[in-house]
Amino acid sequence: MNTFLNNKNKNKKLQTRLEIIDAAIKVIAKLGRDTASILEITKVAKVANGTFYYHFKNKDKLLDAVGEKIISEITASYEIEWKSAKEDPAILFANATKTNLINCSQDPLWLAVIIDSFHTRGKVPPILRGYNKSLVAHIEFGLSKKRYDTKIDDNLLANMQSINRNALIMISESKNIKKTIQQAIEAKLRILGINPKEARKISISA
Amino acid sequence: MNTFLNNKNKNKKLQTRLEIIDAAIKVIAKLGRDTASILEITKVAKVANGTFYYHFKNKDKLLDAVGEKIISEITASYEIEWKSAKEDPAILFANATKTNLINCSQDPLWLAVIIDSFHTRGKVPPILRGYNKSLVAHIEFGLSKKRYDTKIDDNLLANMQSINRNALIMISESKNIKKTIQQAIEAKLRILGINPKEARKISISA
DNA sequence: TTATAAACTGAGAATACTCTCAAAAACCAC
DNA sequence: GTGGTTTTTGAGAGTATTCTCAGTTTATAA
Repeated sequence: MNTFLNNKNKNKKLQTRLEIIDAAIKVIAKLGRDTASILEITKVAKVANGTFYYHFKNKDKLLDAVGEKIISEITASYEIEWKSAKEDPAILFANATKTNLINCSQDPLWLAVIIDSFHTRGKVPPILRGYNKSLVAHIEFGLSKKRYDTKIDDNLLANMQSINRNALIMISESKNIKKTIQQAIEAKLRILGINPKEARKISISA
Repeated sequence: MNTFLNNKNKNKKLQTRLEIIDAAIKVIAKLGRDTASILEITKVAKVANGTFYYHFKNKDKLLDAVGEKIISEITASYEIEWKSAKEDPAILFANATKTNLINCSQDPLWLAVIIDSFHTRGKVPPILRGYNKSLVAHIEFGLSKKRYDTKIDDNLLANMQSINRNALIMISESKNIKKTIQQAIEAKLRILGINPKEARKISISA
């Protein structure tokens, strides 16, 4: 009998897979995506080198899995607040930014991996894709209410992302988290075209 | 007789050194700092692998040399405009930003190396150090004239740098250079606390 | 022309990494 | 337990990279 779909088997396989992903997160947090080696990851995961290749075709596939794991944890709560569309878009965006940064900061390992994911040559890393989508939605909403003075383009999105990244780096260096988040919100709102004083007010009360 | 200080010899040595640095710039532009290998660099420079180690202790020293070469080319003209201290700091800063971005864009190879230099784990790469110093001077000048509404800290500097980096990436992808520079200036001024409309005006006329 | 020091060469030692594969172990239905 | 399937193992093939070093070439002072 083919036991391919057998539950216990499936769980065992899944278990090992998850152990490898967790080990990868640890190693990537320490060394970065590029320097992290399969050898080191399997050592941390306490499985044989060959086991890795039973679960993942190659390093790239592993990185995708790591990205998906982290993003699923982080974006979950990001969507919830998105319902109440009558509020001021700027305040909504400020809150979303705050929630997002706090979520990213929950686990120092995630934090390191997320920061690392910002360094890439060329293609957008999987971790950032979902974030970009919500970002565009937020800004479009604000534009539709004439609240911002800007246009959506790659440059704007890149700048928004960079502000996030810089805030995460500050947080990971255990600078004052609250103040860092406030500064990130203020910078984003200012770029969007909220006037400086108001941007500060909103960022402080977020 | 010791000919160590002999000029012709010195020139020959220097020549080879420069050839290696130029080759390194080509290879780094293509592959990035981490992936660029000594082997590939010496192949491009058309010297033996051992020659590299006659000139540089290791890869790190080469990277320093590359950074210094590029930064010296780029910051040279950056300082000149810095004399006329009676002007509006915002306009001065806008012009400096423009000059800087244009300088960085002169050679697509430099551009690639500079962009690459922004990705680092930990320490500030040599290429960016000089830039940071001028940046702080500009902002302090504006603050002293009550022109900006912000405080200087790591976060602010990082955000300024990121805006530059993002602009350089856009330029390297041969997006509209003029518009990209304008957007970078506008974003910087807005973050500094210039109100949105005025920031746009200054950025357009820069 | 010749002696000497500087500059260069490229083979190869040392290391590290990715990925394959045949064999072993673990698991499970019966 | 038995037999068949899934999962794990780790040795090792293949490749790449950094750096060393003994020997060769080149440049030049005398």
